[in-house]
Amino acid sequence: MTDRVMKKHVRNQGRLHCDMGVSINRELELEQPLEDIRHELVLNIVRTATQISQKGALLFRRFDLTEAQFNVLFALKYKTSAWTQSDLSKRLVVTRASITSVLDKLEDKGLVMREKVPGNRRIYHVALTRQGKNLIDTVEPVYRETIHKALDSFSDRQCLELIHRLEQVRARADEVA
Amino acid sequence: MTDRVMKKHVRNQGRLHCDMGVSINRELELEQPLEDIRHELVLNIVRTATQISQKGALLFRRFDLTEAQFNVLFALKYKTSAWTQSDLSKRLVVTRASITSVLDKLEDKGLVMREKVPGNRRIYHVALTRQGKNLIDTVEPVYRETIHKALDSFSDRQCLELIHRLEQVRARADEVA
DNA sequence: ATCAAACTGTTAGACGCTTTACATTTGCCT
DNA sequence: AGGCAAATGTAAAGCGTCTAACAGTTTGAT
Repeated sequence: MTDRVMKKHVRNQGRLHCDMGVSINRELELEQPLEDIRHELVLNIVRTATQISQKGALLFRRFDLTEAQFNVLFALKYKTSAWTQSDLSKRLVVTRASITSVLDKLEDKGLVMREKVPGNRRIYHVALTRQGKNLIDTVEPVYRETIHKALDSFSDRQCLELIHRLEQVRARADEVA
Repeated sequence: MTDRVMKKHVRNQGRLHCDMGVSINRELELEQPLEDIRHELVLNIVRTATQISQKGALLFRRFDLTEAQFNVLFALKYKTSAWTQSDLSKRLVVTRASITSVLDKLEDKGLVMREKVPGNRRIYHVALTRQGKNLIDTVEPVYRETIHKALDSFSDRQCLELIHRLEQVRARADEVA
């Protein structure tokens, strides 16, 4: 740690001015090193996903949910068979440990339940509670409507093409490993 | 907290078996609620970005870097003017608080330095150290080569089209707010 | 010249994610 | 039947991100 960090703020408890957080006030030169269009594509994909996630987070917060919590509720709503935590982790492409922590929070809120499974003492079946079902039924239409508004300039065909391209990207990226 | 959580593991210190982490052993039904192609597109974008990030993290870890740390070094390498932490936060589209924590770690590793600015006691100019410059110069070619290998089935024109589409998505998503 | 608003960087707390390591349970294979 | 590997869920530590709140500095309007 440098001494810079040691500087402490102890006075000025009153807060009379406004802190608007990050804002754009000055243009940065977005100079590119060389015309590396593939690097640019990668940046664009990540940037778009980030923006989508942040917009989603704002929406979900209106219902006191995080994005991860919404994803779990949404997945549970449309499952047709009994799912374990491990199943959930594969479906959402996160580790089992992540599922444990998200489920802990959802269980505390009374939105999901872990049910012991008679034949197997290792696993739990995860399911929505009545309250969880009600909540996701409330959030889902808002979520879908927002997505449609955001993407209404895209035709179904354009969406499909874009999806196809992204699948190609994933497939190739997988091979490189 | 439920009693489930209270269960403690205290014995069996020996670890003779292998824990390979999450693996795919059983197919999950990926049933979709209705044919919501736009929702599918959103999932695809986020999923692709996640995969890219995880692949990148693997690569960067070979150089003892996280993705966020790489992003900072990479941005600093190609800046043409002096950048403050705030500039960096805008460039990387994260909050100033995030930049503070990443820079703390990079500074501890001796890869970047914060320089006081004579005319303005509020800001620091952030720059690569000699060591930081050397490191990013080592990592960058590997990074670029990986991206090119992963995307070599895309023509420049296809990349451009895809970028354009993604920019459209971001623009529209911004409007919805 | 003053003063309020804006800007910059930091801190604290929360969250999600990962990795690593573990206890327990199950299942397969000889 | 026994034993070893795999599978499941949990815990802890580390990282990056966010929001909120703050101290200090600068700026701009009056």
